[in-house]
Amino acid sequence: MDPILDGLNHAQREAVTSSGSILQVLAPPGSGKTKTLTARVAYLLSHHGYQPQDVICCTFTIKASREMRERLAKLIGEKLESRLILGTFHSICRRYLVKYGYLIGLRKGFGIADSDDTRAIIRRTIKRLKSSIEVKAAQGRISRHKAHGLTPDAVADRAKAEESELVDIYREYESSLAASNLLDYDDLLLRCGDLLRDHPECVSNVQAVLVDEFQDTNIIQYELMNLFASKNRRITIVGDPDQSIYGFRSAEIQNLKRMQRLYSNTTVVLLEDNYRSAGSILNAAQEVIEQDTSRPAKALLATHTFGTLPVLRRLPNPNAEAQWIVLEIKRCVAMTGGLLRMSDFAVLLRSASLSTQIETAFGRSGIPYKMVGGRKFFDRTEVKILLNYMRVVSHTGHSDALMNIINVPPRRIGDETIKQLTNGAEKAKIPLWNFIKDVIQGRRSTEKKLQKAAEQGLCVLVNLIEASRQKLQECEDASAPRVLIEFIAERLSFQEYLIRTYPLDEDSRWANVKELMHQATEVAAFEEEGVDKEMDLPVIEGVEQQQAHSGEEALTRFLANVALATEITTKEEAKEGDQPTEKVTISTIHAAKGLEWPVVFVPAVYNGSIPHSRAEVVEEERRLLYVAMTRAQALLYLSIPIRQPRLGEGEDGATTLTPFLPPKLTKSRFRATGPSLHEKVVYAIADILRRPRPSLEDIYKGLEFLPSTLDDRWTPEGEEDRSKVDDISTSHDASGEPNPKRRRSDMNQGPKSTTYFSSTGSTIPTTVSTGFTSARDYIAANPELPADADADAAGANKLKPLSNASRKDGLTQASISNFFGGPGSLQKREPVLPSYPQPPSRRYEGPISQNQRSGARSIVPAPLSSHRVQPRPLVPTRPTLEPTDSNGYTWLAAPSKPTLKPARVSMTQEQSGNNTSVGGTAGAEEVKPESSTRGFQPVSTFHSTTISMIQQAPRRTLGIRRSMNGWQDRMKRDGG
DNA sequence: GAGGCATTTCACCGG
DNA sequence: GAAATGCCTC
Repeated sequence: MDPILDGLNHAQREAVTSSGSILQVLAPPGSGKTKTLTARVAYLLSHHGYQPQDVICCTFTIKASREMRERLAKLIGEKLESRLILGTFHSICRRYLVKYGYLIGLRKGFGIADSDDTRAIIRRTIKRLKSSIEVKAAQGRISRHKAHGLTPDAVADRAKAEESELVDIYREYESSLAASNLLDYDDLLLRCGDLLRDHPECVSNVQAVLVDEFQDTNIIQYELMNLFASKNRRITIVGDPDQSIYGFRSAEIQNLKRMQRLYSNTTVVLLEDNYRSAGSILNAAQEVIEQDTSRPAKALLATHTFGTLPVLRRLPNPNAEAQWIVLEIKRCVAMTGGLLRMSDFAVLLRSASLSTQIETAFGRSGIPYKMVGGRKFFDRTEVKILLNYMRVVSHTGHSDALMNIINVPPRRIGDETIKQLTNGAEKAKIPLWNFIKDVIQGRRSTEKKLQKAAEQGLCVLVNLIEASRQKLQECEDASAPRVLIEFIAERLSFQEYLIRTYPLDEDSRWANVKELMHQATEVAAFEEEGVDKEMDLPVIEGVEQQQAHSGEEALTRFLANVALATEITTKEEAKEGDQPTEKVTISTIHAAKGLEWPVVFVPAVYNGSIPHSRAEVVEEERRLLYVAMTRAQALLYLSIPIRQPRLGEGEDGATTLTPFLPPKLTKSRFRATGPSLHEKVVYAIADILRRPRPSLEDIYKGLEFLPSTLDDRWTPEGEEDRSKVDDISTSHDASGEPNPKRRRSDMNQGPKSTTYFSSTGSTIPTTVSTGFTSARDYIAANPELPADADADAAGANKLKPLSNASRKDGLTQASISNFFGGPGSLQKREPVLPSYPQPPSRRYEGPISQNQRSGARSIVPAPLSSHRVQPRPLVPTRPTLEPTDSNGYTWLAAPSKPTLKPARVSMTQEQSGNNTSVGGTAGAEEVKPESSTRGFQPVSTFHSTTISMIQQAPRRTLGIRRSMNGWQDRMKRDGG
């Protein structure tokens, strides 16, 4: 059979092979949309005989186009693939404008104004016009007008007086762009539309047009699609109106209908099978989206098993929410026996700003993560500086870029000087750059004489730029971008500048610069490979293309790609030493579109966050939630802090659940706490992910680090027993967070055990560092590692064994196995594991879990609070290995006995938490576990050590939080 | 004293 | 990270 159709289901094949010339493929999440579109491209080439250069394929992001290229290279070979006209609308338009822009009077060498430039220009005009409109608002409105093809005059005609202010700004903005020969994002599309309308011959070769993510196109893009296809009218679009989340960028869902109206011969194919998510997740997501009654009903059929119900978790506050995510990730990793790794988790946020608490919690507990959709690589200051230099070199008319670097690094050119220069340039009606040059070369002068120092600084700048331009002229190939970056960085002594300016993270900043160079190099390599200039447009007879100096062209192309980059090119990977990136992803929901993860967390599902308080269209917010939920393959967690100090609605910051999750839905489709991860659940996860089921042995191995096998640190209602400590919530931030959990007051009140990372400890790094990461990974991969300092740092939740006197430091591997009876005992234990029927009571056993939160905060009983104790290893008390239970469970850890004296125990904790110096003796440890089972919950079973149990006992009796906090604070201050 | 530099403060959808 | 304020140099 045709290899192109391999692995496609019936509906997908129908779409791929459809003979309809106008085809709409409606593809819900996880239905194989990209696969289908890719196959369609391949099919058109091979079965219809189209030449690749006659096929235009538009994607929404650069990443999507890259992925598509990769897939196509496999299907049809790189040779054909490289000749396709494939890219984002913006990049395709840019290509056409570079080649044919002269036909509509576009000046050669135009630059692209990115949104920072745009904002800067608008800010300036607003200031000049003394308008009261907010910069961002003006930017958005202007862009919206442009996206609808409305010129300032058109807006003026139809708008009332109150718009006149905006119209003025809009006008000025447009002339500023024109003066600098810049096009903003909207212009790229608009001008290309103008071009193709006036000169359709430019696309007369086009046989077929394909558009991905069609629901995100705006009117102009829709028109462009039609213009591209004007000759032969063969269009395939793929999209899903339910995933339209770019209305704020003027995306128009109605384009689907509009297209059907325009082309009466439109064929519509529905893909309904979902290959991504568990049935339970789809059901929940489906119910969310179906609340929108205006939307045409569409099926979403699960191909996977039902799986376990998604979770809707209530937590006391955002901090606890972040800690809970940490705990759940650890629990999932531990209880699935290697099935899930860090890279299988994603935290999807409505707003990037919600990430801070989560990042802090991750950092503190050693969970490696990468941020996506936050600050983009190209937006980092140090990168931006170099890019702006290059933009000036490439296009001296780029006054905004010039303004950004005119005094960076500082060269004594201050506000006053800049004012003189910009005013002068404006009066002379010449670009800022030319004016500056004239001034320092004595051909012109400013109204007020410039300071000597400033003048000298300008000289230096002009010389640098001129030298760079010279360099560029000499460089006639694709290496130009890299050559320039190196040249400029060198001449600026950029590294020294970074060291001076950012002493704290100079190395990571310099690493970003290296990464930028690396990317420039890659672009060069990429372009040289396809000697044929894959990016070039096909030559059309009778229409002349403009040619440019190839070094310049390489540079402008590089800069354009940067400007148009919508996604984050992952950074930091450049650093060596980074291990295979096993990281949790933190992303905005918007940036997560099209992606999937085995486990997805969606925090902050409260009113005001989703729907966002400033959202204009509620339906879009609902779709956003739908998109987030449908990213999950096997496990989906939604959560809400019941209080959110600043943003909550109530006076005490109480939040209300998003209206998209009405009670009826949450009751039937969600559970209130994380699922118990017994083997059936684990196997279902494995099956959904199409991964091998882990062995019980593997599952078992992970448990040893686990504080609790259940999501039970907070009550399902999201409460923590705060009665005794009211400052808990505020105490965690900087220090460690862990507030001691005092959850059920009857139980664990004591210190947690802790230890591990350190917030305070001097020996352990406090900040997130690769050390953490690596240790953590190591542990994750090697649960049996000795618990040494690294392990602690990594946040493993293991208790340190209290020591017998001989062992000072933690368990060794041997000791762990001994502890559990050695490897040989494994078999015996197996049955024990995740056992199901859940043990009757599951209380949070606390101590260990505390660790995660913070080691630092150990609680010391008041009497001891004045002195610090050195950490001692806990001596593992002997656990009972034999199954003690009638149901066949073996408790790995003995339940704690009340025997212990609280004071001692807590001392232990403290020690471990603080790493301070005195040696204590481990005395308490003598407790005997055997008696353990009674009275304790099975949960504890999974605790790795008996110790935890021991500690438990004390907790109950401790009620001194306040003093402890005081102590902690002091610790923080002194030692931090 | 003007202008430049350093420090502090506030706020922040989304691409 | 940008605006606002205060300190230092020419």
